[in-house]
Amino acid sequence: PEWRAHSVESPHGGVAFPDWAYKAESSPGSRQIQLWHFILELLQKEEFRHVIAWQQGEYGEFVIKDPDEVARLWGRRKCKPQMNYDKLSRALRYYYSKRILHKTKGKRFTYQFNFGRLIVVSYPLWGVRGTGSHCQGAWVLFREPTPRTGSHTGDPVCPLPYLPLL
DNA sequence: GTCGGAAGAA
DNA sequence: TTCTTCCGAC
Repeated sequence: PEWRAHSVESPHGGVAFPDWAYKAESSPGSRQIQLWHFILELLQKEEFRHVIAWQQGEYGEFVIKDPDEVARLWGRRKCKPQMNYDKLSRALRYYYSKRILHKTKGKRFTYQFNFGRLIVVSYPLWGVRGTGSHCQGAWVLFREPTPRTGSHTGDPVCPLPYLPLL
C-alpha cells in the first residue's frame, strides 16, 4: 500500500497514516477519515492544544478541553455542519465495544486510547502465518524512544509507545 | 455528562 | 461498516 507521513512532528515523534485514510470521499472505492484518526491528528498539533490535549497520568489519556470546537472541526472535516459534541461523543462511545477507546470515569471529557487494541485492529494480519499478502489498512505510530529531559516546553508529551515501521 | 438502543445514511 | 441523528434513562 502507498504510504505517506501526513502528520510528522520530528524529533518529538508523530503519526503516519496510510493514504486511504485521507482520500477524498468522492474518490471511488476510498474510505473516509475515521474519527480516531482525526482525534490523533488534532492531538498531534500544538495549535489545537487548547482544544484537545494529552493528559498527564494514564497512558494514552486525553482531555477534550473545548467540546464544541472539536465537534465543529470534526463536522467541517466530514461535511456535517450539524455536528455537535452529543453526536461526536456517541461515535466515541461506539469505540468502547471495539476497545479502541475507553472512558476515564469521573473525569469530564476525558477518554483513553487503547493503543494495544489499535495495533491489533490496524494490523489485521498480525500474528497470522505468512500469506505473502500485504497489511491492508495498516498504520504506524512512531516516536523518539528516549524522552529528552529539560529540552521542551513542559507540555504533556504524546504518550505513544515506540513502534517499528512495517 | 454519560450511556447505549434504535433507525438511517453512504 | 462507521458513523449520524435522536433520545430516554441515570
